[in-house]
Amino acid sequence: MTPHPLPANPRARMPSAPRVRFAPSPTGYLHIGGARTALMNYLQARRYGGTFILRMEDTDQVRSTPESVQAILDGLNWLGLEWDEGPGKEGPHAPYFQTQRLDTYREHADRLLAEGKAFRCYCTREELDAQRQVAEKAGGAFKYPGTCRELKAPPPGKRAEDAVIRFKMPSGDGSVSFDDKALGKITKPYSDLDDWVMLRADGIPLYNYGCVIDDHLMEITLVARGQEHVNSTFPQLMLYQALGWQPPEFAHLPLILGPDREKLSKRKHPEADVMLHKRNGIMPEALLNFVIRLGWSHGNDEVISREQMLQWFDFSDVGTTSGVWDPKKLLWLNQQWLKLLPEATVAERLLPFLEAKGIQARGDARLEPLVRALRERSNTLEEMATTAANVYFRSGITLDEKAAAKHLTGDSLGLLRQAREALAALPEWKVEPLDGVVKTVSEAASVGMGKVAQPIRVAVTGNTTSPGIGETLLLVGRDEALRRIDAALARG
RNA sequence: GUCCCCGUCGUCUAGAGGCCCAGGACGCUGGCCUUUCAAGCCGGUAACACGGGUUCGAAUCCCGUCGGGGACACCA
Repeated sequence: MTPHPLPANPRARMPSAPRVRFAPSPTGYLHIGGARTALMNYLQARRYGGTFILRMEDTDQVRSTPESVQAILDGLNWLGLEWDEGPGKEGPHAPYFQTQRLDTYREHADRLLAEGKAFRCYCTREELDAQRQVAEKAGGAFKYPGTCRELKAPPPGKRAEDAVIRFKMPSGDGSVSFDDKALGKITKPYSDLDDWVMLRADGIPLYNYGCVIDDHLMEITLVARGQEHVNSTFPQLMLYQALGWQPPEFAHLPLILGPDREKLSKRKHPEADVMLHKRNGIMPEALLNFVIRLGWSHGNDEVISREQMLQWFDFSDVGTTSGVWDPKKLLWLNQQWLKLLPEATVAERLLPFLEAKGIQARGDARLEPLVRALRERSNTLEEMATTAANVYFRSGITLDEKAAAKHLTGDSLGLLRQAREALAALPEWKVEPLDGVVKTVSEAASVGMGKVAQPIRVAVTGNTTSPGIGETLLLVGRDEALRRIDAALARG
């Protein structure tokens, strides 16, 4: 492991190239809030020619799993948030898994111990829990009482190897403060802080400790994370001070709230799962666009591409108020992107959704025209695939009974029969002549075009909504369309 | 309970003392277009939490109240 460098100021060394990181704990899927944090860090790095580091904070022995590591990697990859250093991209500060950096943590803890800036604590969890309960019952928050603070040697019956290492908070009246890029200046008096645990007896670091050691060693210049971490910034700052290190800058991002106005959590909010949206047919462009507008804006711009984000994003424009997840707006944005992206791209992305419905459409000439017709009336790829499969790719259709009752009875059937004959007689199965049939038949019968178009539509698609008749018939194909009309006719 | 942060339409937001009797977007809604549904276009609905200051003038600054959220672990 690298020996710790002397007190250094990373920013002094690389003033213009930011080094930022996303440091998730692999205890589940990629969280939507994490995705936004990752995005903003990514943008910052890319915009200013910096480096985006991915670090796995896998020190939660019970909840961290390799599957979660993979899930997070998959999520970031799907979103296209490429990291420069991290798992799979070993850089100068490897390894990027905290559980592989234990020697480093021990080393710095020993130094702090030797300098009297940390101490071994022999209190058992049971003792601490009991004290905590007493404190809570009294209506206050628990603060470590300093039991082992001045101990020079292990108490009788205890061993140094079994002790945790606590940070020794300076006593006295001071206070810590920092200038948050998003929130402004925040201050906390020493008296609100206590002697927190840095290292467990088994050498696994706790968040506040591992985070500081790694951020410094990895030469992070700006830490951007969720607002739930503002309070942990204070003990971290104390550590920087004790180690004689220059702290990075901080930016605390507003929280993303669920419909119930509470922080989006994996437990209570299914929409917190990035990949759920993928499965639902939301595209990365839309999800990223949606998520960055929560807590950040650029004038009145709503539909924002990655290139524009890259041009516009800055942490100093990040807001301060938490935002509520709005599924309707996500859907709207997704449709915007469905319409903006090249047809070929959307078609390609539609394939797996069709496949899930048992349809192999790769190479099908109708795919792109279908996308062109359907993206005007679909919010998601899933929705588009459902319509495509049910109406255009499968043979036969399911007639909606209500629609049939309204448009496939009495006079309508006569009109449909006339239309069928005109259609069958057409020399060319193309949009204009196809639409022309609706016109000629309706004129001949002196009825509105709807009287002719709707029966055809219901007969051919099974329900009352679809793209224009000509387009629909073209997409369904001559033989299949005539078959469906015949089936409808036979039914009446 | 303590500490921290926050408080503009239902939601996301613009607004950095006069340009604001507050603008955009989603949603909802009326209309146009129209062979249906969409899309598109035009219009409507709806907000500066409250109370004190400061100022010629406050959504914008200060204080208080209330409200919301977050953090208070040998989780991160």
